[in-house]
Amino acid sequence: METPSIAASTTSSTHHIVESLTRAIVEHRLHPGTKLAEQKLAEHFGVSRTLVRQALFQLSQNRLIRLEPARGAFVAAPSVQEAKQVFAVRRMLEAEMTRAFVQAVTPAKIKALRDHVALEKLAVNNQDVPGRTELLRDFHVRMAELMDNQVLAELLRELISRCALITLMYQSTHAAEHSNEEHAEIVKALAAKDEALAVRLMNDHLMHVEENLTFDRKVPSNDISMALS
Amino acid sequence: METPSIAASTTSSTHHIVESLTRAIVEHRLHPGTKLAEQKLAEHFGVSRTLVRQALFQLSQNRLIRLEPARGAFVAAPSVQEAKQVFAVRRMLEAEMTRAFVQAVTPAKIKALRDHVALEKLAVNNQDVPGRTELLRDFHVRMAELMDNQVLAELLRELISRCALITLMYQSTHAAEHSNEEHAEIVKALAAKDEALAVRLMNDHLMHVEENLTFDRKVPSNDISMALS
DNA sequence: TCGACTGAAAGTGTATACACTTTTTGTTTT
DNA sequence: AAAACAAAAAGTGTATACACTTTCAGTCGA
Repeated sequence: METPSIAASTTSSTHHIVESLTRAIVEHRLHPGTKLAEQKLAEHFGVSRTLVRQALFQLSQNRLIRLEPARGAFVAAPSVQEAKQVFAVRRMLEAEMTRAFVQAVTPAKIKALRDHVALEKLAVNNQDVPGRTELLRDFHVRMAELMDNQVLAELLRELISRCALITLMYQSTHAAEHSNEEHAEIVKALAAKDEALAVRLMNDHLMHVEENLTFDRKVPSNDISMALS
Repeated sequence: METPSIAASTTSSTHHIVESLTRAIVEHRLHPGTKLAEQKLAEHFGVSRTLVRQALFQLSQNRLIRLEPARGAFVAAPSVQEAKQVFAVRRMLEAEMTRAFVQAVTPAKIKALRDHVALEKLAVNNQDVPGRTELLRDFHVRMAELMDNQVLAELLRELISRCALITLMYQSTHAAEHSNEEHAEIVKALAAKDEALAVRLMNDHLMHVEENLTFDRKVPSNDISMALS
């Protein structure tokens, strides 16, 4: 859930606001379209509008909110089209990433992935919804990190978060189990250095996740304080 | 040179500052490491520090500057390692993009690319350095746009700008000509629907651009007003 | 002479003030 | 009763004020 480690230096107050709002949005305590008034947020967090504005601007860069000139900030509602585009990009990126991974595979890397998949399984079995969401995402980020490409890792994290709003959090327990199993199979193919298979599995996996998209729109609640608890 | 059209809503004053600083940085009128003091910038642009701070934050998200807590903003000096990672990502992304392009190629798309390459050639021949830089970058962005994937287009634009600092602007006339020729060859392969060739050419092209990186560090000038003219 | 201190200057971080825009509400008019 | 208008309330956009941190120059002491 946290912002990328390389995030531009922001004071910790601002960072806290960003985190808090991010969680609330991704966990659907704040619904798409909800207005985020600066003064109300400022009072809730006990800071001035200045810091709230910084946080809102940052969130708008992450596409979690929309900023409309002179009208304010609203929780974003990514379009179906955008989500499909994001998945198209992910398939491109991760297919090649998988190829490159096979080329440079080592036992240590495989172990790292296996360990990660085991953690996923634990979270899935325990019905730990936020935990599994994060872990399922991080499988992909982890692969990038293992290839020593921080830029790629960050990019993936950004892309995945970008449609978290309409994908991961709506994910059913069944779908989560399925993802976990597919991750395990991908690791198996990587370990076997079977490039073609690994790429195909990764591609299928992303297709499955995309198919599971649910494009429901819930009725917005506009009690910010309640949502932020 | 302009920021992505989908950029989060920012007032036009802020936008102007971002543009102006971006140009100055990418065109090397402001060198890596140069301090960007808020008050000085505010006076230069005739606005308050508030707007300057917004602009600086935005530039930091674009990786054109570094924000150090309580110390201020400095023109970024991307590391060689980072540049290499960016190129690795571009190769992944653009290899797959090229494949997908061949799958969905149409005469209209080919014509659009051909026209673009012709514009490039014109700019290169005319020694129009800023123009050719922009056009050479936009060839890649254009391909993404032609596939109706705005997310991909934006991402590419971001990636390319991200290392513009150490690549395109240092590009020699010779290198620019070379890039232009390679673009033309890629289009030829796309038109012939020769997937393997197109992908190979795109890959080689990106390798060549990367090889041309010059990692010089110039001595910083810290006269901001002069640099912004 | 060089290093450690000290105070001033410059600079960043946050809060607040105020102008201008949008939204809401209440009233008037048809 | 519904539409149109007007004034007030709420909200955003920008400037300014002030506290705190960093930087730098100058001084003192070894």
